[in-house]
Amino acid sequence: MRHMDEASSDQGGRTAGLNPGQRAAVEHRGGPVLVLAGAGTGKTRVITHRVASLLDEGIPPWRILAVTFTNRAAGEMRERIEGLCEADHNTREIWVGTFHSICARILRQHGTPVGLSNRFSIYDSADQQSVMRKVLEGLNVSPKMYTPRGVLGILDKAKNRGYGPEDLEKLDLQDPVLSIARKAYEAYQARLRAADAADFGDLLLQAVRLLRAARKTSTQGQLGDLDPVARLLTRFDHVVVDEFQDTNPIQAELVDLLSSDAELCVVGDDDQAIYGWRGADVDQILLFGDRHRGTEIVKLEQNYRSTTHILSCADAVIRKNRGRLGKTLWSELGPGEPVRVLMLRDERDEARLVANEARAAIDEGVDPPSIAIFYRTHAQSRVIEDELRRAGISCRIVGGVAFYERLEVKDVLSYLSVLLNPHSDVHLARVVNRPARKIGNTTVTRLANRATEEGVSLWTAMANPEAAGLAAAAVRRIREFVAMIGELQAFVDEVPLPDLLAEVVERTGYAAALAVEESDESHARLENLQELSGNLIEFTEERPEAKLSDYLELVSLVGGERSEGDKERAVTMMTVHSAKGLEFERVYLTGMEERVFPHSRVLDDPVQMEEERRLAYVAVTRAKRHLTLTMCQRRMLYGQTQVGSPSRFVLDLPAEATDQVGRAVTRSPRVASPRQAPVRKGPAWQNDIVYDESPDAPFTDEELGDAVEEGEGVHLFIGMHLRHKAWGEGELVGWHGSGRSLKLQIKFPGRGLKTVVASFVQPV
DNA sequence: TAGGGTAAGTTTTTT
DNA sequence: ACTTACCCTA
Repeated sequence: MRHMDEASSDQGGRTAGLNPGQRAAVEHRGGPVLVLAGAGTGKTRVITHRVASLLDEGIPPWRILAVTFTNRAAGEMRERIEGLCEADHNTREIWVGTFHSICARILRQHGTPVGLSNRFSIYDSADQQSVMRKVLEGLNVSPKMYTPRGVLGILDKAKNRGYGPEDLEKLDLQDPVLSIARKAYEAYQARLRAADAADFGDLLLQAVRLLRAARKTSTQGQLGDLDPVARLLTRFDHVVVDEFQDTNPIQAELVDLLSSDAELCVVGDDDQAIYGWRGADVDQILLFGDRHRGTEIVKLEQNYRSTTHILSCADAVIRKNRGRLGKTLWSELGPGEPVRVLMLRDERDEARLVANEARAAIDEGVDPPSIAIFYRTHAQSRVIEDELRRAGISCRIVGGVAFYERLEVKDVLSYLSVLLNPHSDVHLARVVNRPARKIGNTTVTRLANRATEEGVSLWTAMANPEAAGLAAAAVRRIREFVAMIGELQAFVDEVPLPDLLAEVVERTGYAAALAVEESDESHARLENLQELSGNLIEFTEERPEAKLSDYLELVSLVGGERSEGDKERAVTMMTVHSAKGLEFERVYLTGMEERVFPHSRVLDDPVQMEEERRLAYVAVTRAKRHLTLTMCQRRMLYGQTQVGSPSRFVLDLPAEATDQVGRAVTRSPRVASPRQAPVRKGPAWQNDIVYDESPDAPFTDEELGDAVEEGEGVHLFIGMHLRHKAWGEGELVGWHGSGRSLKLQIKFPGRGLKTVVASFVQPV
């Protein structure tokens, strides 16, 4: 394929090897195009070829904008464009990015009118919550009725539609909530402004505000050409938007503004709309033609990715939705092997099955990165990760409890944020007493109150600690802290980033505090900081010119990805949402049970259920040749074992395209629990399924042997007697965790069952 | 003030 | 199950 592309580019054409629909989408000029592209029909190919051919026609690269939803997709698009025509054009000047990264870029340069400096901080949802918590405390409302999460949900909804506090009544809210939400919205924004910070919603909303204002003045003929923001309105000749079905109203407005003077090409698939909960509206795609006169619509239905068995499964799932535009995918790749459906005993066995199969495939020479494991929610990933490790397989986990979310990593990154923008209260408050330097709650609260009174940031208040009425000792400590930050700030943009990190870890005493602790946990934390350092070195090598602000932006917008083992030889684990837009030779779709996928929260909402079905469709259509669906008879969920029944999506699959196998899997060694939960029989799934229902006999001695753990030189075993300072002597009935976080369940006569940290008891 | 223990809430999905 | 939030004590 690549060869063909190169050959055609020599001839100046970009359409050789494209089918007629793809060619139409690539070549259409003179008006808006809407490309309805089914899964695997060559969407990215169309976009990249279109961009390449625009460049060939002499459009300057900086007059082209390509927008995607995820950074992963943006990276891939840039790479493929470069692959097509790096030799001929300066592809680096093309604007390629996610909605959020493009807005961040605009705001860094032009954000002053909306109160953002070029070094503003981006707040993630934890940051948002801590700001909102303070706002709600200030408003004196019932913390039960108005949780930070809940109110932020309202704000998010508003921002997704482009509403400020004054527009809040356009959401249908009843009055006590409406007026409180409005007050909270205003106070929240005031705090963000004082902190020189923007949350995800603000990135879009504030950028759109700037552009709205610029358009107003430029249509009034004032200063139009002088205003750099107004120039953005007419900067682009061509705008391309990927995954248009997942656009929310504010994003659509942004697209309209930036394409005021441009030809617009949007690509999407209504069957893959999976972000309704984020304010995306499938109708955007249906309305596109109305909003943009003379829209040419191109449908792409030939799938180049999957075998027909996989496609017929996908079709069987999506066919049950109503209100589709309606496409039927076809493929010339032949039937391939049937889609496998496996019923396992529990999530442990499910994970083990996947790990074992992956192991076998890799041993046969399959390239690990061509294998992917999907799940509906992150919570399902842990067991699979464990089993992969046990099988000696490296894995890459996209998203989830990200690396950057870890306590020590967040601390150090907060230090870095503070160096760049000390007014960011959330970050400053996080690190002021970390490691412990005797600046406690009382001190910080006094300073924070002072700051709120004055309407300034915490940092500003720290410049004058006496004014907050602090004791002499506290004043001195604050002064020392401020001075230390000042010293560190001098390094910013003066020394290489990895060195800056090293200075921070040293001078703040962070490393020393961890080193002194000498526990398993502190060692792990130090290791994580090492990993962060490695991460930063890698980043610096890739982008030598990058500054601290670039790194922090990457961290906050790209989010985490955790790797275990060799990155190059790793299988990928991710949620189905993250899998959108990707494809893999071999896919395992796990947890195909009712209440898991579809998720329990959507069971009684037909609209959300349709979205869930689209999500299943997305999952199935990621696979090129091998697709395996797994489900469990029972699963530990929310701390309790639940009996699972097969997902309705599994039951929809056509028998002729699937191979449904019941499968017995040996019991994995596990820690004995005092009482086995009574196991009910899994529901007979389909009549022709036979699975080995090994009776849940009590654990044998051998199995119990596995359940004995070393703890600090002591052999723990069920039934042993232990002494606790306060509770006296008791009998060990179980435990969980290990090392420092080893918790023991002990039955104390007359006191009942207690869970205690292992270091608090002694063997008798 | 810090550290530990207990109670309570929490989980859908992402930028 | 697991994490965070608050309360209590040293």
